[in-house]
Amino acid sequence: MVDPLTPSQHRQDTFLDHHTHIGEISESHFPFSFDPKFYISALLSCRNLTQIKQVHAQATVNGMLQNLAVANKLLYIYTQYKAIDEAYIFFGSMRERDSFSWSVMVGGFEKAGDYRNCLGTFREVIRSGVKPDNYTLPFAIRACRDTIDLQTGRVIHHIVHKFGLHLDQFVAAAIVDMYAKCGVIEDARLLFDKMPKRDLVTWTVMISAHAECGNANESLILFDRMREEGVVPDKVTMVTVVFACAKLGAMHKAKLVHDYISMKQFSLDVILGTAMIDMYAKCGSIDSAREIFDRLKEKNVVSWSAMIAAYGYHGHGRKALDLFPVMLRSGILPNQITFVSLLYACSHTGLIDEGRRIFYSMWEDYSVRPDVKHYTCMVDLLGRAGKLDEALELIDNMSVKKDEGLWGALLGACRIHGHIILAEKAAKSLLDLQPRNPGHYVLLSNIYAKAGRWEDVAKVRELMTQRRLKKTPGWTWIEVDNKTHQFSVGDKTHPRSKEIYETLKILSEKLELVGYVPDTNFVLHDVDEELKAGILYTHSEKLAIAFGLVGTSEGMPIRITKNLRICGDCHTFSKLVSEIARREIVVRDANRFHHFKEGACSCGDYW
DNA sequence: ATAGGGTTAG
Repeated sequence: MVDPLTPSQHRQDTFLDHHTHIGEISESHFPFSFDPKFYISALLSCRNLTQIKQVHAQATVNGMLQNLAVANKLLYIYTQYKAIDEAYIFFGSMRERDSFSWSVMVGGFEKAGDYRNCLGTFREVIRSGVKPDNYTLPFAIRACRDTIDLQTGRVIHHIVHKFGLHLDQFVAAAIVDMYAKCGVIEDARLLFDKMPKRDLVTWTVMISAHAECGNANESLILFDRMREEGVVPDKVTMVTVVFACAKLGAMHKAKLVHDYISMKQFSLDVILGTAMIDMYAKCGSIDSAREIFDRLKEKNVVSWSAMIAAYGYHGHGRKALDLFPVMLRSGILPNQITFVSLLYACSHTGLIDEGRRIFYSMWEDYSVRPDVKHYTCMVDLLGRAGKLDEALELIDNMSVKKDEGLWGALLGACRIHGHIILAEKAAKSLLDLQPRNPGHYVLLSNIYAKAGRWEDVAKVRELMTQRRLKKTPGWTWIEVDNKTHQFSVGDKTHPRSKEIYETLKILSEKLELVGYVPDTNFVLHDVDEELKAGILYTHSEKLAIAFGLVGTSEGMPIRITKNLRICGDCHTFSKLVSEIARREIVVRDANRFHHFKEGACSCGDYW
């Protein structure tokens, strides 16, 4: 509502004091100025909502709101201050509206997060026959992005064509972004490729989208192409490129990007710095991550959580937990993600009592409500420790919705401890939730296999065949001399395949001498039966380690990136190799790292 | 007169 100030009150109010400089310009008119410029300047110099309302009242009294320029400015200022109710009431009272007024109103709703009304107002624009302009469109498109409303997004894209509107950089970038965030990256890319030229924001949107959907390689290719076309990246672009490197887990690329950032002298703000912490950690170097962390002048809850998580997934649980009180002392409050990171750190290192304590204190002491992710960490923590009953009790008593991650954690624990009955319960829930995920079938069949229940193994495999599900083979990457090499189970495509298998053979012989017995339970049924006999000793990560021994320079750690869970056999294998070859081996297994050094693993073999 | 893209878990 408009502030019910009387004119007489108004004239003596702060408004006068704050705008004496304006008064000087048009002194003779004040306070009954009829110069629109006067009111526009007054609106621009408002510093809070009260002042805006005062100018509003003044303009009303002097009849200046009939002037569209003044009215539009007032509307705009209201939306700038997110006073969306005031804006809308005023908008409703306007006798005359042009496309500017409509744009501002649509944009105001979007800025305030009122997407319903944003799109509602946009529909009114269309219905009232006003041609939506290139200012209105991006707002409406962003509302679709933010609500992941692909259907409406497509309709608006269509409208652009139907009205024969010019697809300028702003509109096109908004549509590309909308498609990408709605998960149809192909459509985003199609439009992106059709654009005659793309500005920095459009490039950034596309780079970020590819990394987000798991094609980080393409992100880096686009980054190069962007620069070839003469577009100069800014800090936001660099954040998305750093994000892509983190996804890729490629240390070589990470260093190149870091060098580029230093060369171009981008300052490390919280966001870029935090992205770099994450990048180094996910590329296997926890030390470089910490270095960046220490250099950051400003740290927010995201930076702290990223560092805590990094220690956690590198198997340094204690360091992760020690960081928490330091964070609190610096005045940062933890959020849900901080607690996921802390609990995850506990589960990777086997800190059971600490985990329990944190889990119960998060709500009690920090008013952060545990969600399914926190329960999942606890199930993982308790389950790995063999406390399957306690894990199940937690699941049975929880009030938040159970998801596949939760059952997956329980199933994983059952696999380690050979708990068939519970495994079946977990697997059933999983298959109910995701009947088309082949991974669940493989896990269940592995559990049956370990228990020697071959007829059940056959049944699960039969079910997979029936449902036409195929396990996609896992890949392992290793960086050697700044090049990435890729291996799959039983792989023979690598040019140095012969050397690799020879090294593997020598290694196996040496390992057998120190008592290594390959554990074949873990490898069953990951690939077709006919391959089974041949793959027992040739997991993708074993191939990568062997290649690391053949290819890397002496003394360098062997860094390996996997996209699946490292199996028990490969874990044992890596430990022993690190001892007999006297080389550090870093393995990224899905989302945790194992540092093997002198026959031991950073996770303390609690995994 | 008006406009955009970025960080942590799983």
